[in-house]
Amino acid sequence: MTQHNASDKAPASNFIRNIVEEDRLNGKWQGRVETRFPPEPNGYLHYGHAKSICLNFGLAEQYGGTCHLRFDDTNPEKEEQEYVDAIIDAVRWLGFDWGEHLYFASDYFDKMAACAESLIRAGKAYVDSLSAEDMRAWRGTLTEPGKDSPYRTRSVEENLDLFARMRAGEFADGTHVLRARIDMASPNLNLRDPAIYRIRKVAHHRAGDQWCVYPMYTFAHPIEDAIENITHSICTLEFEDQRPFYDWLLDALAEAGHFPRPLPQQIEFARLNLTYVVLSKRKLIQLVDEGFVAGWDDPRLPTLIGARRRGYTAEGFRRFAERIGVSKADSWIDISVLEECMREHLNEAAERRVAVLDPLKLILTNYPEGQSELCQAPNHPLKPELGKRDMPFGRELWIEREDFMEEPVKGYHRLYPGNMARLRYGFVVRCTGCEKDASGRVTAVLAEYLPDSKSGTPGADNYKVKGNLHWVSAAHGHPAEVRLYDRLFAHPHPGARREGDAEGLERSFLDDLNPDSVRVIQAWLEPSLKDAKPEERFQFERHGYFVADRVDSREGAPVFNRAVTLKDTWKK
RNA sequence: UGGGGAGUCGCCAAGCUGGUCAAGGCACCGGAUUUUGAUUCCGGCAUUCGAGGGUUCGAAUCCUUCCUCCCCAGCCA
Repeated sequence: MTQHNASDKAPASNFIRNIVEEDRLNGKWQGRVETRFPPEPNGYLHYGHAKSICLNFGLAEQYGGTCHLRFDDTNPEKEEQEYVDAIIDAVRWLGFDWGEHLYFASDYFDKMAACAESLIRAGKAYVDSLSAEDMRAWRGTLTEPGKDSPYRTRSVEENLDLFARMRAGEFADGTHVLRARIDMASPNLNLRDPAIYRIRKVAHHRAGDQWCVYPMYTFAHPIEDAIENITHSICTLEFEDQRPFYDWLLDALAEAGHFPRPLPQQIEFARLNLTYVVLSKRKLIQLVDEGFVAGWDDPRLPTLIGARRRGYTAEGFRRFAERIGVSKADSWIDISVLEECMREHLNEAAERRVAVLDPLKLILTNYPEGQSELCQAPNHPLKPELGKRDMPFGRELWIEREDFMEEPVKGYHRLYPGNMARLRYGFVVRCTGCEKDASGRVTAVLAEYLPDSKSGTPGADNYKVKGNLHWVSAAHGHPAEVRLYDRLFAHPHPGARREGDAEGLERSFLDDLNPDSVRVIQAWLEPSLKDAKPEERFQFERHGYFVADRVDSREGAPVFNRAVTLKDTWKK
């Protein structure tokens, strides 16, 4: 165990781990731990899913169990193969493996229908012929009980016949629905005879035209868990009210001999809330469809595919999940926690390189024209075994515009007339002045280099300087496009009411879009960066972590995306 | 106003079968190292656990009243 790697530490306790450990202690399920990540293939995975994925796969990993990747594809109107593929890629990218446990709810449709019939036979389900509108009216309200549907007393035979004909396609969409028969007066609305099968004459992305009826999530999910022998079925808090039905259903089915006990157990945790982003499917779709971002993989979007393109790492997400913990309290995690996790991992994983993002010419007036030499720079200060690379040095260099001030502010120790600073891995230079254009803008900085100060030579330490600047040789640098990404929203709670807002004022999350969420610039890269491969990540020294874009980079012409900046405690 | 959840340091979050129990992480503030104003290192950081009352020798942990926030009335998941 090292102190530097959060992922190496013993996992902290949380209420779910406690439940699992107690179950193992008591020998429930013979100590087996089997979880599942059950996305609906109707959209792209986002940061919130990462928490759930890490939780479910992490639990299985920790306790020697397995975690299934299961597609909850019970609504053919919204689901597509495209999403299935994208989700598989995303979970795999996060570093998890489900072995042969890739499942689809749609593969269980026969079994589900059999369960439904069994419920009908037991008098625990009936076909209702109320319209959707009437059903709503008869359901009652939060404070008033509902009323029994006039169809609630149909005989088992009639129900069986009707359900068979629903399956056979004899009825139009919406004309009948199969409901569980529980209690129309229950204070828990989910127990007021919930619908479990509806007629939808729509082709399914996997099952094709085989079915005219499709099971509802509430009915399908417990059965999926039971079929797969899931032990701990972990979901988010909004399903808490559903748990009594989950248990009712599985108990009824176990009674009828469909499943052995002990049955799977549903456990709910608080979903992830993150500042400065939106995670609702509806809002993400709007951002994409209305062109506020360039697509589902836009690096500014909180999708996993976007994070990947941005240069975030799977390890960073895993550290994040461990760091924020799991509980049932609604909480808001500041986006900076995620960013810090990425920094931490990237600091360990990324090799260092040099890039000048806002170039200003530096001319070393005493360095011979046409001459050049090589300087050596370590690829990773924490990992000497990664070796060094050469960087050509010359009379004219690119430095950052902010590394020169004609009239320095207090505490500034970079370049200003009369001051000395080190060109990192190169020489110490003394600033002698600058050149300006007619408007007064600085066009070049002038300096003299100290020939005996070269890094790595015996004289290098003779000069004590505080400033340490990065640079790229003007004669050798490689020009490239670099995208500087920032937060998509400028407000921690996009669209939320602000203090002082007028009574009826409605805000939209779109109003809080950060106008500077991306800046595309032309930068000068050190020569070795020219050959960067797509998805290769680097720290551009003194700037942050960057990745060669996996979509737009070309052989010999990488395009870089900024994942996250370095911390900057220098306050101007 | 029915039901189900939740309230512990700026942000997360252990602890909740009562007795070094106010862990840990992040942030923050010092200080040390440093050819990234980065990293790393060392130190500091809740007499208090939403509020009040009670039980007890002793309560964040038990009882009680109250307050605040979240979820539920899809033939969505």
